[in-house]
Amino acid sequence: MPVITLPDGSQRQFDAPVSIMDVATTIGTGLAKACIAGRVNGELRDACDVITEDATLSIITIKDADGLHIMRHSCAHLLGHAAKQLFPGIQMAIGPVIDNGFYYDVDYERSLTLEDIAAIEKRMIALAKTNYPVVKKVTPRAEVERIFAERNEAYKLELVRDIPASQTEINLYYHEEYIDMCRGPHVPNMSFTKAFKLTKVAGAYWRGDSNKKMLQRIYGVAFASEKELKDYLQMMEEAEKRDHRKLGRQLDLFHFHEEAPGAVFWHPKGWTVFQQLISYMRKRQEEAGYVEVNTPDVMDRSLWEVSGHWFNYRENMFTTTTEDGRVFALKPMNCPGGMLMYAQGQKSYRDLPIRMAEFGKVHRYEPSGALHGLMRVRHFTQDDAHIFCTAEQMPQECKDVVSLVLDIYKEFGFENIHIKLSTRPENRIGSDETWDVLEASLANALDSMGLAYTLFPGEGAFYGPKLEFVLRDAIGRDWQCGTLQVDMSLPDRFDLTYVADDASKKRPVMLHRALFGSLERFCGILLEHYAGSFPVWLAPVQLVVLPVSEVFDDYAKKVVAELRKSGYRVELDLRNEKLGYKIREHSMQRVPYTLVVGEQERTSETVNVRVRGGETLGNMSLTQLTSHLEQAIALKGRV
RNA sequence: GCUUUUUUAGCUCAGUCGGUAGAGCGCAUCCAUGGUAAGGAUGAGGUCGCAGGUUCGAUUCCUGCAAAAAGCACCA
Repeated sequence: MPVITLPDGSQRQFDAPVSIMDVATTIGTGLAKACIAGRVNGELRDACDVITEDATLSIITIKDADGLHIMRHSCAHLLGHAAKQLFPGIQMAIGPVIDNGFYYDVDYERSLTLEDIAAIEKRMIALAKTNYPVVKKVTPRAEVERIFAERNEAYKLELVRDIPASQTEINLYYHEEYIDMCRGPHVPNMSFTKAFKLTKVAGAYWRGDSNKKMLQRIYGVAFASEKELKDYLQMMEEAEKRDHRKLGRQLDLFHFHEEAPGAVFWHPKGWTVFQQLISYMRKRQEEAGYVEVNTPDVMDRSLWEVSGHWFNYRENMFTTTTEDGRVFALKPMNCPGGMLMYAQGQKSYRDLPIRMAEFGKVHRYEPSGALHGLMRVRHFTQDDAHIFCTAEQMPQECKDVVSLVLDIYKEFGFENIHIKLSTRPENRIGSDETWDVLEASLANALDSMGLAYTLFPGEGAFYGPKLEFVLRDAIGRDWQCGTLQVDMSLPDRFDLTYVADDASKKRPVMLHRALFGSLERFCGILLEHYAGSFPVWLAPVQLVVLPVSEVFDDYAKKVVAELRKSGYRVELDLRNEKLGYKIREHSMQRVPYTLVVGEQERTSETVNVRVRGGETLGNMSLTQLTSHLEQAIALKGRV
């Protein structure tokens, strides 16, 4: 006689065990039709699952995030259903839900083409149209093994065998003749899986292991309604126009060359942005009590052996052997140089903390497949710093770094910054006790500031745990930008010391930190973030002066000279073109201000100011203009 | 590095079922001296990514290499 408590607090009593669908039906036929699954005492269950005892229940529909998630998961099964019909020999591996959709990893005798994918999608649509019911059968594991063996599903068999022996029964979901295994829940029928699209196919290793076979991963997106699907696809199309590689070419910022894969050729305009970022960071660091240094780019192999990089990353390092047989490496990190910098001379506890910044260019032989525009290159500039402090000072230094990086990101208009905490990896140096202390100090820094973060066990650096500040590109890919790492191993390896107040020699703790991370990557992220329209303070060209005809060239030159004298980045466009033509071109180049000068302006000693986007501010004297610019620059683009 | 795909003018792209190539934009010159997103005319510009092979003949077919794109793996 179960009593079911609904989310609104109302209760319903039943004479006998009831399924979730039964309960939905008693509430209303509309809800029954919309019912995808249920949350029973907080746990997600299939609509067909039976409730035998008193419970709380909420009915899940497509409007719930859970409902959408379940529908996407069922789309993966539908993909299996269609793929098996069209390509009977295909073997299904795993088909999970991802952001905005799902994928299924499959193994097939040949590569699937885009035509094959289109055919599978077409069959999926046809199958979904029949609204066939999905039947769940809780099946003994021996039976499950028999079924998958019979169907030649080697990957499913491997998955079954990995399920702990204590679990004697497994959920099978029958999509007509197609059978898939899943923890569930799934949609009760195919009336829910309508708004989807298969988007691409690419390789993916079985179980994410590069030593294992490469399967084919079919990606799809799915939404609650056709409209949402359409909106999403349109949004992605728009986002692709913000691709920094495309904008870099269009705005003449940088280029790449076949002879130097993964290396940036910065054009004057791109380099201007880059330099602006460095000056900005330099100023912020000075204010935060940092000093700046510079260490060598090429150093002897022995240094990298001491630091541990040689053993961990030797194959990813650029090296050079000199005439006399000495092996040098181009620095892949700044820290070993920083260690030598600290070790030079004697340090007292009175000197600590030492916050030593370096805009160092590092070189890493990244795998060819990892290269990606400015986001992942082989030669990049870090806004690196190493903070040497006492163990007591370390927690506060961590907090200071975190608040500095977040404050800086805010100035660029990044609101949702994803923070990751990566802890001890398998390959590491240092004792477990040390790792305990270091991991706790990073976690404490975040907790004490009330910041949310995601834990990534085993993803830390070999010398210490790390915080990562992750920003997202135009089409939703995440990139690590800022980072904070605490390290007690390298100071040990390099035998760093300071003289304590009792005259004993003590070991400092070291923090590695970068705020932009890679200047190259940060430029790429910013380009996509601003869709190419840099705020005035960063814009490579801040103003362009356009004389209406060549009669006014001299006045235009005078305006340019004065603005340049005031420190602005101004261009003069004297080309023999119509005004409208030039306006169009500079608009497309995202120049924040165009200044038109003609008869009226020359007479009144003004300029006619047009703002990026089309608004005209009317005639202004240069004094009025510069005070307007000063304000805009101080705002850093935030309104 | 792995899987798939791509590579033709400065850029975006067409094209040749094997007979050495086109467009638009841009660029140059000239005309027009113009007031807030494209004025007009003329012209220049390509060893069709690189190297082999097949062929009377390869930009086109095949092989290898390089780079790029998507994803996987990697990311100190």
